[in-house]
Amino acid sequence: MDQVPRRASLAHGALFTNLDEGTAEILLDAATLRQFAAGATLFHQGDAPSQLFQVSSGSVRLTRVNPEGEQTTLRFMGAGDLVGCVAVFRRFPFPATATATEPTAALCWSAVQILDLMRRHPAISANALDTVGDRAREMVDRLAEMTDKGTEARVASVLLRLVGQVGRNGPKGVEIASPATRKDVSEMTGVSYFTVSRILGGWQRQGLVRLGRARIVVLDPGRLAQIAA
Amino acid sequence: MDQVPRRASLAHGALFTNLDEGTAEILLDAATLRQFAAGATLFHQGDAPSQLFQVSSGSVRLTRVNPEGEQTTLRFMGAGDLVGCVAVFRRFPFPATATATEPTAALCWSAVQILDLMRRHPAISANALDTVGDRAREMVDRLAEMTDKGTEARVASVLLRLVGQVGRNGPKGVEIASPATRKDVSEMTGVSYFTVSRILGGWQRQGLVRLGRARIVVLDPGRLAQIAA
DNA sequence: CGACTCGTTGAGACAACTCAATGGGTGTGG
DNA sequence: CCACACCCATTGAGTTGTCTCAACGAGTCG
Repeated sequence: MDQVPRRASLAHGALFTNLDEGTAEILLDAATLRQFAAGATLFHQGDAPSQLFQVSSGSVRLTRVNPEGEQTTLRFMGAGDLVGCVAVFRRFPFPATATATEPTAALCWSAVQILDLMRRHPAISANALDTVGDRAREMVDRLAEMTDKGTEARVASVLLRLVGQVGRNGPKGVEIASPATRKDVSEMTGVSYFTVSRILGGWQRQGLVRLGRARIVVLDPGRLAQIAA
Repeated sequence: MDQVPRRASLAHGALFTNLDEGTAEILLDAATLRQFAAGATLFHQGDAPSQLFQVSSGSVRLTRVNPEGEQTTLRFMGAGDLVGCVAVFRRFPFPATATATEPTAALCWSAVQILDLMRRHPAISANALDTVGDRAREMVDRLAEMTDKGTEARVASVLLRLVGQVGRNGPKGVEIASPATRKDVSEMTGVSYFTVSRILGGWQRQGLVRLGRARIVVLDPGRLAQIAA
């Protein structure tokens, strides 16, 4: 409802966990709150990592272009997530492009600024390490999934992960908030577009999900988890 | 040649990069050098992360058991690599089991010790962050590979990665030092055992690799890189 | 009312998987 | 030192799940 959110409501998310008030204050003062329209890009794959973002509201899609020029969706990020953290902390070019999928607000630090703050405040460093560690772990899990699960199980896993990352509770189930097309799911699972469509169609007939245009509502997470296993 | 390597030769690898001498000294003093026989395990999947390892010599295989009980190889680690870093820094159970594939020596810190050192020495923290960041990045790359490359390309990529991680220069090519079986390659690529055997057989006929029992020598990395692309 | 994007469905092809049988190394124990 | 068991690898034949290609349907936007 507030167009300009109150300060206090911003001092949450990955970088702020377990900070004492003073440090949180300093961190927040250094940040700029930027607004992005749906479709606006936060940064491009290959860019030098000049800024770090933490999503306050809305959601962001991370995509990557392979050498053959095909685009693939890596993941979505929602409120509290750090976008571009690995690249900024490691001073590597961004390995992906970040795009807002809906009107999105993000706290924003310049790379030099955040690196400096980290040097001065070990607690911030610790949060950074935790976040990057989480990301590494998620990727290991996803990698393992790719090799030892079948297509249906992978689609189920991705749906559940999306629910966790950008899910929004609705009357009868959890809706995936970001406009997630079949193509996105296809790219995140390594399953072809058409097969995803068929699998989701089947699940809708069984009442596990409800489908719409660029819209997926998960009705029965339990059953999905079973399929994912 | 030295059975007991000299101190100086140990103060290298992931955690020691860019440390001033004093800090390196402290870090090294806190470490224990442990020897592992081929087949010995450094830690088990699911264990509490009580120790951090940095490989000094030899090599280590990281494997993971999925819910169905099948074992899959995640990756190999060679000299200078930090084993178990994500788990230790994040205080998560180890997500994989680490086994020495040949006689291996590793520097070894207790979790509380290394976390304490990191708190006291930001430079060590920074190295930790860099290492975890690298790992995250590698995983993202591998994930992308899985979704947008075909089987041959994936096998080629994994071979090249193995060369980089545990390769050893020989007279006519680079040998993959760890006993890497077809099964290992199969699990790292998500390609069936038999298909891997056929692909490698084909490459041997073309002179790209030379094969032996649990042994792969890469003769023509350039051509492999081409196939991987 | 087009033009566009997103989604569904069907039919056919083919690459990779499964299953089964065989062949060599390696190491161990009598 | 031989014989046996075990592990790793190869190869063939048959099957199938997934991809490809093509056509159509439906919602959305200007």
